[in-house]
Amino acid sequence: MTTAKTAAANNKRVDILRAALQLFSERGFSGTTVPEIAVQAKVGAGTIYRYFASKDELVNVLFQECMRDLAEALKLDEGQAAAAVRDRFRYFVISMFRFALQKERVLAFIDAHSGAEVLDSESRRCFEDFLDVIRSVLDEGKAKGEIAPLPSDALIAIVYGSIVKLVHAMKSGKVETSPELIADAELCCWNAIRARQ
Amino acid sequence: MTTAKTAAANNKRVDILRAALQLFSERGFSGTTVPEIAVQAKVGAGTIYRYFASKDELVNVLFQECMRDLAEALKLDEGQAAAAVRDRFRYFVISMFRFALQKERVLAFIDAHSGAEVLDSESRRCFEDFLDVIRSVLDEGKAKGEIAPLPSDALIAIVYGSIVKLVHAMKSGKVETSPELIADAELCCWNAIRARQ
Amino acid sequence: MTTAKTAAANNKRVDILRAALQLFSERGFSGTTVPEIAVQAKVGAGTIYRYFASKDELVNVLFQECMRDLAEALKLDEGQAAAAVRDRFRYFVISMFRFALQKERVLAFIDAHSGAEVLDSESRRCFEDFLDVIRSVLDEGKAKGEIAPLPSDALIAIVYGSIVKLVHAMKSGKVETSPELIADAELCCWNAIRARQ
Amino acid sequence: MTTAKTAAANNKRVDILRAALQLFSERGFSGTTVPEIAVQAKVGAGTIYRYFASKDELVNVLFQECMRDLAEALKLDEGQAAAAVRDRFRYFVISMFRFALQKERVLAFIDAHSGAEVLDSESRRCFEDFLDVIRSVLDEGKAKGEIAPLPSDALIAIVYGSIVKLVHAMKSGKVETSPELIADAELCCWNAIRARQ
DNA sequence: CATGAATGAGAATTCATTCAT
DNA sequence: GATGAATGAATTCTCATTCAT
Repeated sequence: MTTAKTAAANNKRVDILRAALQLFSERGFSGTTVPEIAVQAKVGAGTIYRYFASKDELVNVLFQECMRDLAEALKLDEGQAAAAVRDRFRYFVISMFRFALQKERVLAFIDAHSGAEVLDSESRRCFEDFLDVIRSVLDEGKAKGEIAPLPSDALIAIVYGSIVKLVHAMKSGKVETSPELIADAELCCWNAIRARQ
Repeated sequence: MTTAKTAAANNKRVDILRAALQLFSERGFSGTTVPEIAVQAKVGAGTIYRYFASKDELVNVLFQECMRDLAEALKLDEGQAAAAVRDRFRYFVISMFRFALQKERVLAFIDAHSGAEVLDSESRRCFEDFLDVIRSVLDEGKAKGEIAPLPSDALIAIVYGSIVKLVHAMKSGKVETSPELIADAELCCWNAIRARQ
Repeated sequence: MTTAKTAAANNKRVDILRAALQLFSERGFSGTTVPEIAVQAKVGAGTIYRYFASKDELVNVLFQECMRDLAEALKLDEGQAAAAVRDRFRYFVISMFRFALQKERVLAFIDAHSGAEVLDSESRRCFEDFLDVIRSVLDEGKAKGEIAPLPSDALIAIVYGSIVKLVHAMKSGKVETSPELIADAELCCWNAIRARQ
Repeated sequence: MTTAKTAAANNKRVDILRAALQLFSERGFSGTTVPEIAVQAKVGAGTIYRYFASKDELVNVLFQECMRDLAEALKLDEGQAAAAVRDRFRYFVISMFRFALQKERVLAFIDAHSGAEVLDSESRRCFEDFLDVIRSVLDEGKAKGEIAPLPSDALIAIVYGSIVKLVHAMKSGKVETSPELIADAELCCWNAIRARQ
């Protein structure tokens, strides 16, 4: 009974988060109203406030859950952690694509809100942690001379920017979503940043 | 006299557009209020409505002016139009960087609003025209075997995404803004999409 | 429960309509602000928009409800429908007076807004239907030679104008409101339009 | 020169009053904006404030000028002042019609604004003076037994209401504007209030 | 004098949040 | 717990009035 109840309650929470994710990713935080989220989630407007103290808290919780999911998707197992830079980079990029294509709208939401003023310090930290994961691969690659000696943040911008826009193009149907294209895209990213000669 | 008057009137209009550009690029269209724009532009709130029928019209006029500026910055002269793909690509990317770094916030504004629902069909067309410019270079490069045979929209995503995020990183001070870095970044973009042996 | 809820909801709706009726009849549509209506109705300003999409819709709904009430008050029962023209005219005029004096401000509101630009086609039709009711009595009276052979719209103007201004004088206390005066006034209206010799 | 100037100035003043009369009579005081009056009068918005201290003053000046015109139109010459009640009543009603039909919109404006809150005491007095003129005829008629012994304000309402609505019907084209109809309508008014046997 | 651009107080409307049911 | 009607502060937009030209 308690379990069922909790499950039911969690369902509402999940419904709300899912609805917020869709609407925030489509219209942005400020462009989305709480009643719209309620309608999309098929709950009463007041119910949202049983799970989240405010619209601001909702977006922060959502952002952090999204970042947690993303971090999970990028987590290396023991073997991978010891792999070559090229392999770890490939794993990272491919994982990003898989994650973004599987989890509808998550990357679009993250990207559109990662610089938003509503984000609290915890949310910002989550995003920075994510960047740090990329940075660590790139830094090692630079140290080993496999990656071009540009500032890490520039390399991140190139790779992350490419992935975000590519996923957007795939989602919107402008380019097809195929494993081949993902593989090709990953190679593009690698070629962009690999050391020359 | 007429000239002075016109100049004064244009000044207010320009002040409003400049203020809107700054705030929209920082907080987004929905996250910016008309009084905020008025304060930033140092005009009365009502004055904005003497120049623009509504907040929606303001953002569309701004978007179209930004796209016009960008198109102007990317325009090729006679010699360039006949140049090699590699040179035209370089010209395009470098021009984008120069434009984005010189015109404060324009690219951030364009990127953040290019998919927004407030945009009218004319604004959308302006953005598509811009993409077409890139597409034409890439298509020629693909035809000549100099650029990887991926879908043009995928190539656009990679190049455009890299530039947008790089400019953002430069603007925010995360990476330094130097001609060398721009040249390096351009090479990254080219390496990303060039045909592989 | 549902009944209670509905009743409560209807109460707010009725409160708003009543407040709007009073203020519109006193100050006119344009001379009345929505917050004023809210204060008068003892509801929050936003509540009005839960029941009516806009101030325009509010005035149209109110107008149509008033016209419906008036039409109801003028409805003839079977016996009356077959009565002599003189009797039906008397019934019509007396009913108008009773209605106007009982339903505070309804006639003043209708009269002041029947030509207003805010009225939609449905509202205009309601008013025309009302005039048609009068017209039908007058036309029959003219056909039978009991009423002066003037254009029906002229006769309507005389009778309707007299009633409207008389009711206004009664409401404002300039003339007493007594059954005798109403009977006298009805006779005046009849004498105004009856066929001469 | 001074004369010409004054004439020109008066022209603007007259243009403004004429424009205000038209718009106020069509849309009401609150439903008309000062810029609209300026456009209609073909003057700058600021010019209105050279002739009238405020929108309120404008409507009061206009109302008083209209009442003055109306009083002028109803003024009796020596012979008429001594005429029989029936003749004076006829003169009054016919004069009202002639005035209203000649001076576009004046009666509609007066009627729609005679109870308005914007009117100052002077304007109200003008309107009361006008009613007093009618009242004096009616009172004499009642004293002589030629007019029904109803309260004067009731008789005024009947006659004034009929005239206002008839003029409106004529202006809107619902009934033709002919001397015969005016004569008939005058007879209706008289029959409405004459003493019964 | 005449103008109309500029203004900000105020109007219509929206929406995050509360709370009685 | 869940709801959605109710709210009023905040938002978009209007307009009477001013004032530099």
